[in-house]
Amino acid sequence: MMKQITVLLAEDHTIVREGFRTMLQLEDDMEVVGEAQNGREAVALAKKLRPAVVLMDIAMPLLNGLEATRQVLKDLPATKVIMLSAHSDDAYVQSASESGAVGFLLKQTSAQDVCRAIREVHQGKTFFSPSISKRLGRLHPTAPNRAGVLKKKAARLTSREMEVLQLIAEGKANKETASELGIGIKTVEKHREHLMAKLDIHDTAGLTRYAISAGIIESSVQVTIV
Amino acid sequence: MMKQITVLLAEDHTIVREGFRTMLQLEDDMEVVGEAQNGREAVALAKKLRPAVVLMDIAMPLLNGLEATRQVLKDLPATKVIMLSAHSDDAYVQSASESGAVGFLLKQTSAQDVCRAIREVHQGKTFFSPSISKRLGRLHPTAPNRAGVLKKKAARLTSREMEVLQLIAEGKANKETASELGIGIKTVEKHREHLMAKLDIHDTAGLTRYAISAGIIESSVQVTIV
DNA sequence: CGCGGCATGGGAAAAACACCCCATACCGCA
DNA sequence: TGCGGTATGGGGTGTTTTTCCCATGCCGCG
Repeated sequence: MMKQITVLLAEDHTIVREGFRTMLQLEDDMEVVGEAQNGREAVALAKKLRPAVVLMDIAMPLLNGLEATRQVLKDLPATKVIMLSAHSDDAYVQSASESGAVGFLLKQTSAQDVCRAIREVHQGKTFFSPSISKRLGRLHPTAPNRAGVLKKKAARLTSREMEVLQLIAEGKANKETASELGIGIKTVEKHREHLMAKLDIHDTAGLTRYAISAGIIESSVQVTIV
Repeated sequence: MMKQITVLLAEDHTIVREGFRTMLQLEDDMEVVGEAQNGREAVALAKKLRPAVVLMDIAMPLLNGLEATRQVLKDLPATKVIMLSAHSDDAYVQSASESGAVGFLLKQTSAQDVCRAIREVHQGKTFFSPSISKRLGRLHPTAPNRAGVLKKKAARLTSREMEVLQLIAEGKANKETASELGIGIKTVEKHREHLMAKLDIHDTAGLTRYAISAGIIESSVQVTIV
């Protein structure tokens, strides 16, 4: 019998996640061992299940895919994380790479590519969506591009602050954030204070706009509403 | 043999679309007869294939799902369109309904609900994601009406409320907003109350995200997010 | 003409937040 | 080995927000 590649799915849209699972079940060399609906659950399940590969959506509630990847790899550095995104922004690819992801797939790619990506990263290779790896070449020469600029400000934030920022921008009250993270309210308030001081933004609306423009969360899909 | 419900998939993310197809293929009373990667293709394929049901993503390149729905129904008014969206803003639901869609599914819903929705609308009923119909109230769960079904909690804001919303999203405190508009603080608070009630959003961060996604303000340097 | 929606206000209480003070503990790095 | 950064907490005080109650005046529409 062929050795199974254990896979953890981390994707907040249930329909999409179920589609993934259904498709991957058709492959006989891989097995979906768990599913997470948000970043925090992804980290918890990864530590518990120790999958070989994690398919990680970049935009998830509670904890985004980048931060979740960092936290997973901190404990389980052998885990292969493939980042999923609807967008191919250089900034995203760059950030994904820096967070330790060894693959980056656009949602425009096919199921076949997903399976290929899983097998490749499982063998220690990297895998990027064709359209991305094409651009990646001219990215690497230490280009201080927009990604670098965005990162510079964002990089000042500790990962904990990043988490709190995301939850604030998602509309969570400090009390909710505290119970979500399993810490005290006063600590959340402290992180909030630091965020405001570091970013020099002193209102919730501003923090939310910052989180959106920094790509930590998405506002909504932009549609022409008639 | 059971009569097949012909389905057209309109969704730009290939992975997601393939997931849908794989899942729907497991159901023996429905058949995917076509797939579109963007709004224009959706309109063209609908006219050519005349499916009973169209699963239409609201956010697609070239032509968004709302406009595509209008164009399809203009030629083929018997077609049942189910709108798919990652977000449940009242404005989206409203717009979807006005465009003629008879179903609205969040991507957070399960595959089971997708199949249910397809069967329901095929029988002339309407189908909304549980969380949405919960908000809209229990007016006519099976209303066949096609035009302006959901007049009720229309998230229609008065111009004054729009002004206040903008200032909130810009980070103004109520006191600032009041002096800005030359009115009392209590009045600003009142508008804020109305906004929260109408939009069913109960935190500043949420109002800010709504303002951004509705195009009322911009999030400084908006990167991508198409 | 009345009725409903809109805009304008007041009052009050509870909750949340902002901004200060403080402390302990861990960890990496010079 | 100590210093700085990070994460975690507690206290206190004042401001702000949220959510109720209430009222008045205007305007359009049936």
